[in-house]
Amino acid sequence: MTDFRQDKAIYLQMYEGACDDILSGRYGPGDRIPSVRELSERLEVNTNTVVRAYDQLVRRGIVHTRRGMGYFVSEQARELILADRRREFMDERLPELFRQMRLLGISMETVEEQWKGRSGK
Amino acid sequence: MTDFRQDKAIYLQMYEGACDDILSGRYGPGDRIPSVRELSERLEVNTNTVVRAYDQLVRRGIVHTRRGMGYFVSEQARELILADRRREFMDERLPELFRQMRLLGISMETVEEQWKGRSGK
Amino acid sequence: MTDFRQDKAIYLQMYEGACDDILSGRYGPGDRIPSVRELSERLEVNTNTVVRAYDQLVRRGIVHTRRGMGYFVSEQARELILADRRREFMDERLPELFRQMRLLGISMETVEEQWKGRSGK
Amino acid sequence: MTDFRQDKAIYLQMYEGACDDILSGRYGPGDRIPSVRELSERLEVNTNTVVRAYDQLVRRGIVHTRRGMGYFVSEQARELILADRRREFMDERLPELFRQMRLLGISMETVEEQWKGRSGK
DNA sequence: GTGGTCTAGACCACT
DNA sequence: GTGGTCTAGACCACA
Repeated sequence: MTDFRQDKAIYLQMYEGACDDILSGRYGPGDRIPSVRELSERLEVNTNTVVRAYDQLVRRGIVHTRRGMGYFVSEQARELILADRRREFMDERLPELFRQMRLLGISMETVEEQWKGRSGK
Repeated sequence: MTDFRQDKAIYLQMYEGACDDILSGRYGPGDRIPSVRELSERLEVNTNTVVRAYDQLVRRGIVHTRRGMGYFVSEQARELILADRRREFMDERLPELFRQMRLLGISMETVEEQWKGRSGK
Repeated sequence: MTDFRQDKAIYLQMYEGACDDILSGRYGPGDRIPSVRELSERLEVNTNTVVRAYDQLVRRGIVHTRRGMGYFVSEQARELILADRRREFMDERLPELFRQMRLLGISMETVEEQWKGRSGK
Repeated sequence: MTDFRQDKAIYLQMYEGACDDILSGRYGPGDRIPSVRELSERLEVNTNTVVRAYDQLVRRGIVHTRRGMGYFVSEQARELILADRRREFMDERLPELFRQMRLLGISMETVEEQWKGRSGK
């Protein structure tokens, strides 16, 4: 097992990791992503777990499978992921963030400072 | 059950709700919080679930129990909760937020706009 | 409440405390021990708890009650307590102590050092 | 149920039993300890009781869980247990022992005799 | 198979 | 009344 948080299902973390890789450009449209067996060995997780993660990608149209050849990134992958994440970010992440900021008395200035401080990273 | 999300354990939601109540001042140091049975009836959850939620509070020193009398808010309750949440916010929430912003191409300005838009609420 | 451990019933701790006081000579045969009400106020515990503690003393013959006058230490109090404690010490405390010493790799010499170190206290 | 004392919660006795097993080397770092269901059947206690005992181990970092795979002994398990027990022994057990010895008029020599008498066992 | 959570209901000791 | 513990049995997600 390779650095998975325990508060979330591994297959979901793998699903999100794959999306991250696509957004970051590591995998482009048409690229083949690692086989189930390869990934399962590299990350030391059960093959069923990888299958389940890939299933999430397939059912959302982010990747598609070609029998006997593997899994390939779809043309619309980026758009699909971005649309989903943007909606989640604006509708769920931000409101929750603001709620926490108010409860904890953390100002927008503090957040901006952190942002600038980290941007150089 | 009374308005619990289903993506997170009830007892954890109750734990966080209790912390919110302490932060908001609804319960101050030395105050008695509702008995297990009372809360269990009010929220329509099993008593064991309440016990589990309260156990989280006890284990963190946020409340303590007096045999046969109930659960009472500790003196350092606010500090303990705030320290824990602030640490979590700065070390986990913010970095994750920034990571998402970069991946999604969302600027700090967009976040600020949302913040101002909501601040009047 | 005044410094009671939470892993043991208060009335039992009070019972043992009273025995300690008798062994140490604070209360001698025929002495009157504090009234239920007085002790309950001083230690900030429920009167029922004091009653229960005193009941333990009475049923073992360590104290006896004179109606309307209070609780008084029996003549054989010391002997009763000593016999009980000695048996407990030799049959239960020591074997358990030795078991822990073996498990933790603590030598008799270490114990003796502590004993000498503390004896001056 | 299999030989549990009744003056202490079963789950606590199981917790301490597990620690004993680790100290004695029966379970080493990385080893998988019995599954909840297995232990529950073997000891004839409810699964929830086992869960509770194991939760004590987890909360102290003595074991950790892998989703769907079981509970595994941590690398630092021995150190954690030893540190905890040694602290408890020196700070709580010994002082209490000495206090009893003084109250009961039991000398260090008597304790040593018992120790030697038992050492041959 | 595994752990994680929840319910229903019970009994006990303590206040 | 209160908290603490235990049982029996269930359902779920994960591997």
